[in-house]
Amino acid sequence: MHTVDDLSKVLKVLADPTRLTMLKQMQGGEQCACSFVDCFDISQPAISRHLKMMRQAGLLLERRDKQWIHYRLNETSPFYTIVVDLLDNIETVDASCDCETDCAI
Amino acid sequence: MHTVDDLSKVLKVLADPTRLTMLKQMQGGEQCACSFVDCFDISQPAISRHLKMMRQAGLLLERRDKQWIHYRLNETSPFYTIVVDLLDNIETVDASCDCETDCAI
DNA sequence: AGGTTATATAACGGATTTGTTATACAGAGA
DNA sequence: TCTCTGTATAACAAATCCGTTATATAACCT
Repeated sequence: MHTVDDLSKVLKVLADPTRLTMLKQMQGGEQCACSFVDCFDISQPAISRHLKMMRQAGLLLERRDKQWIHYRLNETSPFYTIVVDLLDNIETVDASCDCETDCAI
Repeated sequence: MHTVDDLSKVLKVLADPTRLTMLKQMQGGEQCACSFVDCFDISQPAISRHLKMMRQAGLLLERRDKQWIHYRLNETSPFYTIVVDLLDNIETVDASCDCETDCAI
């Protein structure tokens, strides 16, 4: 159970098509930051800031491997089930964004 | 099933503490606009615009009775279940906002 | 008709969002 | 060490959000 303020803050983070798409992709498993950069038509700093926002909201966990950083859904977030339930309402995202680096994903 | 764009637009409407609280109150039944005016510490025009935003998103239906307008959740909205599921995650809102008019609610 | 009440709209201001470009930092490898 | 790649931060601009006050509209009631 959450407060109105807490929930609205999380919803603000979720209320963006780029971030929703990122989350949907992470629902399919860990994603390298570089794959988002390849996937979306926005700059790398913009991607980085979207990720930071979701991380700060506690929705993501990161794992560094060499120079690559892999992000995944934080299953221990108090909002995890809410996020997943929302993502389940989204039609499958076109995953035509193959990462072009050696990030091992 | 929804598109990322459609869902993010609705989430943007939901991602506000005032609107979330209004929706939570409407979950308990139809609410007169005047009760929101009495309940929140913001101006009547601000209330009116919050209601318009939710109406335009298809989340609300209205019923006019004399000079009062009563709002309720639109159960036929494609996002109705999503909204209700989210509201169910909110701790009960303090309903200390009795309407001081004769709006018959 | 004229006044009162409930609601909506218009115009504006400050804060926030979301993108950009430029730059800094971190790790890998010759 | 120098360079390259991946990621983060800083500074800025355009757009949007959310409040305000002033005003318009709609319905009710003498």
